[in-house]
Amino acid sequence: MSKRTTIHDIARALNLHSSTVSRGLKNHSYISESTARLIQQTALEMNYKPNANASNLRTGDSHLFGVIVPRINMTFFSDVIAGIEEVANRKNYNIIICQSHDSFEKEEECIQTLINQNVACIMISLAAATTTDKHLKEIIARDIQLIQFDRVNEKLKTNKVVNNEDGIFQAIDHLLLQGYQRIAHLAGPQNISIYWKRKEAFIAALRKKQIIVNKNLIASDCFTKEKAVTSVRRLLRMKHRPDAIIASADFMTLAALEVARELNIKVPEELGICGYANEGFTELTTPALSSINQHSFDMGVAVANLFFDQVKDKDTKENTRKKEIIIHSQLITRSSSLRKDK
Amino acid sequence: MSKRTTIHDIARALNLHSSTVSRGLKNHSYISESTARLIQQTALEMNYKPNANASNLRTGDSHLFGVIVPRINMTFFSDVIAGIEEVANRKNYNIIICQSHDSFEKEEECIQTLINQNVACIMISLAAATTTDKHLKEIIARDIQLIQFDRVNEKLKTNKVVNNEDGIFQAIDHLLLQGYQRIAHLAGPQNISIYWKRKEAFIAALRKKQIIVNKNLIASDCFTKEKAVTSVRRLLRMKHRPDAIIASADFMTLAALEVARELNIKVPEELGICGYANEGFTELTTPALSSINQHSFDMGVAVANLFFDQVKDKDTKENTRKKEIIIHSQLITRSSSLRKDK
DNA sequence: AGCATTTTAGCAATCGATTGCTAAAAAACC
DNA sequence: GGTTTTTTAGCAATCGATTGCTAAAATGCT
Repeated sequence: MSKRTTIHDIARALNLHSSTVSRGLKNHSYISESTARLIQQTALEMNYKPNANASNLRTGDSHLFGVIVPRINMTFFSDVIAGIEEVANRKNYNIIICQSHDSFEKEEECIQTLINQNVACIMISLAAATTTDKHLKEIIARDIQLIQFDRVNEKLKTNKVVNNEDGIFQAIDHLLLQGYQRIAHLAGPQNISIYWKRKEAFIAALRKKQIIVNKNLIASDCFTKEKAVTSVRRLLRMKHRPDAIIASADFMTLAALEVARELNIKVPEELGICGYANEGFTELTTPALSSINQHSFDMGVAVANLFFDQVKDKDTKENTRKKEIIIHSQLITRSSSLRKDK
Repeated sequence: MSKRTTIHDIARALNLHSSTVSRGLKNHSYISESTARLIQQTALEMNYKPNANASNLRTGDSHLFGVIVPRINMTFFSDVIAGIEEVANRKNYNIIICQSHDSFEKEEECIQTLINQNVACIMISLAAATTTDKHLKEIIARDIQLIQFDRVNEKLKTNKVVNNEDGIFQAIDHLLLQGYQRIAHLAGPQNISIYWKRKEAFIAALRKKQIIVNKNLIASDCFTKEKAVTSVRRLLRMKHRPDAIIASADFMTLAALEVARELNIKVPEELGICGYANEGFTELTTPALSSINQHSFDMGVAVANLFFDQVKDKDTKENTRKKEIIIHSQLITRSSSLRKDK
């Protein structure tokens, strides 16, 4: 039906050549200002829209990013993507989003698709099931930019953007400052890198403060809220119970809050609580929950910027060194860890 | 650098013509089975990946969907998108995601971009600021499929997928059955269609039960949690206070829970609470919150399926009637509205 | 064997935008 | 006025895959 207007249509209408139109549309120096203006106005009138496919085919540049994440409907990832999109759109790039569903096979498929689409860059946060890097190496072999973020393959030399665990150190400092003395940790599944990293950071932070690490105060099996409840009950029923808890995910802090109420332990007076991720609900509970902000949106911004930096660098030097950008996490203090009497 | 393998490379390697390769790769009847096999194997060996741009340019079919939503990092939208992606990927389609940030201008830009990308279909949930439909009509004029979902322009004849307010009716039924008698409503900004629809549904549901609607029990200004807290305080301090609350968003129920605790009103014994959207945290609070599930993932699935249905229909009849699919919302009952003594 | 029919594969144009090169027109110079 | 220089615009090839048409090869038939 309504065939789209092409530069040839415009050329015909103005009795010019299509190459003139093409150049006129982008103010190329070959074309006089007057004809360029004429061309541009006619293009507008004829409702011309450039065909990205044709342009991409000719120039080899798709102005497309491929983003692969385990799941798009997880706050963290959709926030990162929102950040990427923000920067990309400003530079006239678009993003294609794929989900690996934490499966290696699906991740491979996503990569195939994105290669076919001729994306300029693949931005990926690895699936939980991914253990090899063959598929990632293929991206590099095809001369497509590769940026890993959050869940990265440490060994592979690529551009990376990762979180650090600063927030845990800040949380320990903060809790000690608030007068808490026995700090417990609710850890997540230890086969997922971010969770063991958080646990390691927790231990390191205590050591840094010369506090002896009590393994009994570390609960490593808080996969679900129910498990978290059980763990917290165990902790809070100890003869010498902890007076503060740092959780490795926000949902665990809800468990802590609940058990505290059940055992009639006052938060934050008798128990300080800090979570991780700064999910929306943390400021909606009573008391509001302290939590570690991962700056996920900023991570997305950093990922996209990294691409544009590298592209710029490429003009000057062919083999640019790969960068690793660290997004600092940060404790957001709310009532759950702020003692009234302090 | 590493130029990608094309069908011409394969043709050269096998001393065949590129057209033969092209046909061989898709088992076209012109090509004998044996050469087809040979071609396919060589393609594999040479690590051939079809160039989607070239293919799209020639065939005019991009196998791309454009999805426009106000914000990707809102649970509802990222869930819908996840649903779309699920179906799309199965059919070998990819999606490009754009955010309108609830701005009309940004929404127009998104549409321009997607038109340029030659997407097969634009799936859109309108920005709050959008009041005209000129930009939508342009999509149609360009013969691009248009599917509206959730926040739709009712007047425009397009394919649509929307939620209904069944859940509100169910909630009223459920609350009455549980013995609650004075039901209040926390309404959201009335300029956003989904909120006034929910309020209308609330009123309609009461009328259906022949209950006189008391305007004092409808709080229409719960934009933020703070506003919600204020409204709930007013409601619960009334001499003849409501014994149940249906909120039009889940964050409002947190406000209700909080005020109830503050005023020492027991939930669910003295106050029943139902929210809307079935956000993740609703099952994490104590008591767990009843909420209306919008089946957002299913909505995405329906949106994508609608495209494929229409495409199929198109083969048979040119002017297919536009469909409007309704996704039924459904109350999920949890402790906050289940009276122990019942 | 000789002719008709079916299979199989190649040719060349096409999709729309881009770009190196060339040619024509205009401006500048002596 | 004539020649050189600069502006301006057109020609044609190109990116890679697809496809209608044609030609050659293989097969079937009498």
